[in-house]
Amino acid sequence: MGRGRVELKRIENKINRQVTFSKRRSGLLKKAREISVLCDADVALIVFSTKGKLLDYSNQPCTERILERYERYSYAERQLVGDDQPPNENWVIEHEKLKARVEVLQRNQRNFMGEDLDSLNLIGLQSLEQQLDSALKHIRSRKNQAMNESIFELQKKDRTLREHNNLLSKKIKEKEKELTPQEQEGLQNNMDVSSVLVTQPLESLTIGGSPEVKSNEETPTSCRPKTILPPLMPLPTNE
Amino acid sequence: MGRGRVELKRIENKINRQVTFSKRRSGLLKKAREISVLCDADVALIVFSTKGKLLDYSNQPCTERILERYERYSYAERQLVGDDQPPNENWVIEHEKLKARVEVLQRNQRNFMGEDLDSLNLIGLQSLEQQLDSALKHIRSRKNQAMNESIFELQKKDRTLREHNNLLSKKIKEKEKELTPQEQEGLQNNMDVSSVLVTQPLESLTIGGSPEVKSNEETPTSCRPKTILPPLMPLPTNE
DNA sequence: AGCTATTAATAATG
DNA sequence: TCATTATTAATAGCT
Repeated sequence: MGRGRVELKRIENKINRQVTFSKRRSGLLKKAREISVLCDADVALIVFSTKGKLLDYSNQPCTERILERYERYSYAERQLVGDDQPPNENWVIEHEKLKARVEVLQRNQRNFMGEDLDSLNLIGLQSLEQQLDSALKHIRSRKNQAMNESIFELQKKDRTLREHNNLLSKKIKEKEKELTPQEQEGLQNNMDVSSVLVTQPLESLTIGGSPEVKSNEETPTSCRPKTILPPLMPLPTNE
Repeated sequence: MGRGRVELKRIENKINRQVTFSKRRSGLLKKAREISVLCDADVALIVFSTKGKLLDYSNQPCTERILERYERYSYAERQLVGDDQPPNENWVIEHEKLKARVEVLQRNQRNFMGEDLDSLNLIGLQSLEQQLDSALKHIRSRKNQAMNESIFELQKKDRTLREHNNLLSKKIKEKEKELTPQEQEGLQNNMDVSSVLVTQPLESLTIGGSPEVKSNEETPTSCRPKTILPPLMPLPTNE
């Protein structure tokens, strides 16, 4: 996929080799990222250039976590090699693999919550910072979208209610003409009440007029996580 | 490179995801092989699918040596895991519990990375935002601390080198007085070179001078605390 | 699995 | 190193 085909053999020209290495390395990295995102897979990639320079990538905060999981995995596999195990022995191995995975996920989660940061070095910290920063952008964007949707829905509901209200008012006025003065007084009171109930929510629906929404968006949190929900619990989901 | 563009987002359809994973995995593997052959590089690639299946590739013993090192590291831990077998009728149940746990942790992790946000309602989004915001503060604070430590160390080293440099300069000047003009020229050149070598690192030490660490291309990631240079350093190669 | 219409990667070049 | 472009390679959507 360039001008002319390329043979699968070491590029002898040193400059060319270096250039190709650089290009293909970034290509490989991109592919690794893509498969990890698209297919929800954990990937670790380690590349040493001829000169010994190192590039590594992992979708996890920490490449070594994946390596560790790899170690556990291959250890478990090795148990199988040699004597063929009865089916239920596989369960033990599968169980070990799962446990390794849980541990990795747990430590990641702690890091994602800003805990246990001493286990990361500078590079790890920077990588984590970038991931969270980008995540936060997505989340805020999604949150704003959700809020706008909800506001729109409420406004629609409000409009419907007001129309209904108007309809009822008209009917009442029509009735008024047929009533005695005593009866009119009683009905007038009822109308006042219903009118208040329906119109009151309207004021808080104006976009940008509500101080609550605005303050939530612009002032994220104080230093303490003032959590609405218990931090370690699964986040609330849509049904 | 297929019919229609594809966006970088987890493929929700399970079957599609599996198929894409399989295809891209082999593609990635091929690319890894190619760069290792064409550019004479050492490559290790580890891929876990969502289901926990493992694919790994490595072209050189050098890389495997690194992984072996990790194996030794977690050897003790694994031994402990090996022989604790409680009343083992509960295995199936325990296994299911673990699987459920993995699923929860995985979904959390995706959310922490800003993915799969449609599964959260407004309250969940707000809670997540607050958690990440607070986590990011901790991480940045820790990162800055780590950076300052590293800068301090480098400055100290720099100071030592400069002192040494001065000492050498003095010695050279003393020698100069005893030398003929021809010999002086040669020494003057040497001094220039050493001076450059020692002062150059200083420029990159200025605090706050570079706004972004732009690319990880040349910088490895690892978990070791307080290590600026990674434990995954290339072993001496045979060249 | 296997097949194409497409997009993506990249070798050569400036 | 960076940008452009002519080609080949990878692969998404089908069957």
